[in-house]
Amino acid sequence: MDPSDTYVLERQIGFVMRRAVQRHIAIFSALIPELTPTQFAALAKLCELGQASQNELGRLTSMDVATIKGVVDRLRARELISSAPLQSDRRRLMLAPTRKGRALYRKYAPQAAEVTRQTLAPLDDDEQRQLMQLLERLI
Amino acid sequence: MDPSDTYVLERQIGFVMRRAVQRHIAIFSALIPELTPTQFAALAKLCELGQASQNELGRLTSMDVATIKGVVDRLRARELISSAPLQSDRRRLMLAPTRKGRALYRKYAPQAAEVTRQTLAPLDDDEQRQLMQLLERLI
DNA sequence: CATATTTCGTTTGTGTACTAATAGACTGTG
DNA sequence: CACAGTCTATTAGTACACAAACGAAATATG
Repeated sequence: MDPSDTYVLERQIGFVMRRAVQRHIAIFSALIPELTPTQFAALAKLCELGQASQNELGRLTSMDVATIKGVVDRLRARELISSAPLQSDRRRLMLAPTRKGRALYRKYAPQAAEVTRQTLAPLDDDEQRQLMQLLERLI
Repeated sequence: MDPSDTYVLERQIGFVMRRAVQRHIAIFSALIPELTPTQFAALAKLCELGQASQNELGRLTSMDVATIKGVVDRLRARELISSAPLQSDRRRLMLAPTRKGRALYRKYAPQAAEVTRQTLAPLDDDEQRQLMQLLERLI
């Protein structure tokens, strides 16, 4: 049997999601050129929490330990977050946003919401809600 | 105003899609450990076409020129595809699947369709169609 | 108390993914 | 024909993303 009877690339959920993510990232970097989506996610979550350990921040933003380390390194290099080992548990690296980091978060939070609006713009309100709910059930 | 009134990470389409893609990739690599989703997409499209230039293959699989080069290099290193400059247009690098590449495609095409099924398993048939159609309209 | 297990962070290696710059080859128009 | 613009592929650089393995520190259990 011809394999393309069972498999058509364009009909695979992975392919469609990859393309949708590509478009989303393009919109994001047009509206928020200073940060990547991942960096913004980490900064935003840290601002929301006030402080967190690196591991904790990784879990809450769905980033691998190796990934969150790289993201944290880059945010720290730009002085958007600070880090210090915790006295009560010397394994943990406690992170907190700097004044500069909080300012950047406040500056871009509305833009980040706008990224979602523009990404979902081809859909009406009902369809947007449907899409979000269906995607959440995939996780 | 508190930025978290306008922005909640978990409600952003980018965050939700990133997590859905993570789950999808986990399912893919469990069912098809020999190839990445990107590599399989390139190999599948090339098998479907019979042959194509590197650029063409990149466009049809939605991969950047730099990305498709890396993917092609790795597939060629494993002798799943072959490449040769085209006489009639020496800029172009014509690609074709090898016998080994076609065999691997035939072997995994049903598995690749199964990846989509498992990824979409939390949804019923109607919801699966809805999700695919909504995502396609985002592109 | 001692040791087995778990947790946290780091490092290494591989694989997307994009930008920007470059060089070579082709094409269209003056 | 000349040459400006376009197309193709490559390279270098940055940034996720995950697996695997490691050491140090904390915790649990006997």
